[in-house]
Amino acid sequence: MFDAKTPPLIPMLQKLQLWVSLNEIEQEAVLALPHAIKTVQASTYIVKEGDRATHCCLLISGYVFRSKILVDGSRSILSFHMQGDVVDLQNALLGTSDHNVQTLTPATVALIPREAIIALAHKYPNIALAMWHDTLIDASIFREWIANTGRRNALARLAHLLCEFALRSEIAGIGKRTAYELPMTQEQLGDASGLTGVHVNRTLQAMQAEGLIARTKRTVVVVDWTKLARAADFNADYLHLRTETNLAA
Amino acid sequence: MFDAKTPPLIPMLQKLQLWVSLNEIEQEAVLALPHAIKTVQASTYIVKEGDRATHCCLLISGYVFRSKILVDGSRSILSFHMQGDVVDLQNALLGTSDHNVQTLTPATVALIPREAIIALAHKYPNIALAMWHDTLIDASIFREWIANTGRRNALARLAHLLCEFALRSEIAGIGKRTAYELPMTQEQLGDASGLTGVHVNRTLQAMQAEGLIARTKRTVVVVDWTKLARAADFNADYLHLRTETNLAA
DNA sequence: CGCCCATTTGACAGCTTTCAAATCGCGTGG
DNA sequence: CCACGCGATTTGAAAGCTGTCAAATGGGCG
Repeated sequence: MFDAKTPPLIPMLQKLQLWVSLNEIEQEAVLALPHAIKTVQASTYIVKEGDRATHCCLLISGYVFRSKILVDGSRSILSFHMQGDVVDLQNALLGTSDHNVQTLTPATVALIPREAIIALAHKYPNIALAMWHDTLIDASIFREWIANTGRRNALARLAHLLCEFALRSEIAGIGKRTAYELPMTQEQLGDASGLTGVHVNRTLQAMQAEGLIARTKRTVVVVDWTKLARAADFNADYLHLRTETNLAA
Repeated sequence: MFDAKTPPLIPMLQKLQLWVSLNEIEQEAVLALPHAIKTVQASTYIVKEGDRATHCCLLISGYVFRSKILVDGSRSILSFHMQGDVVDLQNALLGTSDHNVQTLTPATVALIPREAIIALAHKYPNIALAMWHDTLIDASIFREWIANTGRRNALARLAHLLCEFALRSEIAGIGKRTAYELPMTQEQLGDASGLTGVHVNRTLQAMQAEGLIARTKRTVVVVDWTKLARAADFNADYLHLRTETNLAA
């Protein structure tokens, strides 16, 4: 649809059009957003808690996560992101970042100045709505995570995390829900589920013993999706996927 | 500024103007939103998970909370809301509600049709930004809650909840940070912090014994704010209050 | 081949949960 | 004005899930 050297912001445009259809002028406006492409290695910070918000970050390839560090030094992982996700779109409006954004793997990102996002939203209501929509789904996932860590046991928590990552990987086009890459360490899985790395290890083994999943390195194979989803109390509604996608558990 | 019988949506307007200043036309547009005032008793559902999203809810008086019920029957409380909060603004864009909204106390709400919100956002970019901003802060609070239940012990979790409620009550003008009404039961506090009601009870007593708080019925007196905030690892930044408010812990 | 980080494993401690039962608070009815 | 009833708060004792602390094993990379 767009010529030449495939503009880097295409993934962002695709993402936004999942929620709101944009006309040609709007599409071009999105692609014309000023941005800086950056390639960074694993474990590097893209944004730090307390930073003045200056830009949003479109993840072009690789994985990143958002986190908070507590006074006792423990870490809480708030979300994982993959190819095509617009991370920290909130930075466009909130003045200060309330959490870190860090790469999980080597990654390529496009950094978009906050002012450009605001100006775009101002000029094109449809685009504003689409971006707003995107952040609302973000929030929905946060809500599910609150319930996940607050009220589920270790096995269900991890199973839920695996189900979510499975579906999102499939949608992002980097895996199937029954076989995908899980790029984080067990300690990071623990930080994301309110568990310790040690217990994540034992629980993953239990899931394997129960025939829910199989693992090789950082690849997960879901042996029985229905069983896994049931163990996780997983219901994909909170991801607010379009109904056509039909990804119900 | 506006004449006569004080329009019911004034609290919403004030809320939005915390984030973005609106001109007179925009202000009037907000106040002119169609809405239905409803008074409901305690414990009644305003929105149920799975409901088709039809309206947003401005809380005029009373307290409400958002929750999810898991398959095993346990409940997770996702947020508490008080006077002036616009609850479930997300319903304007997301098609289906992914959680319940329920009153904690008798309450008066103004229900605003989703289409009206969208139309307003379409017509007035500034208002759209303000509403977007509001939901972003919502999301920021969710993130803090993930860290809270995921990585803090019982005492810190509750202390954190108390600090947040204290500040928000103060801002809403219904209490002081050192003395305010905490309208929920201990079981509900547990559902909001990933604990059981029984343990909430013991922990609250411990906080009292340590001279952090004092309680009479549902009223909390913060004996030593600094100590409480420290015990909670509380940093108000995530509430994204305007700096003038100067509410740092 | 050696180093370093991630994964495993074991034993034990500990924070929270469970399950009851006892109290308390308070609005209702006699 | 006092008794009754029901939900919320307290309290106890015991079980259990998850955390802690080390140490061993494994795998990838220079």
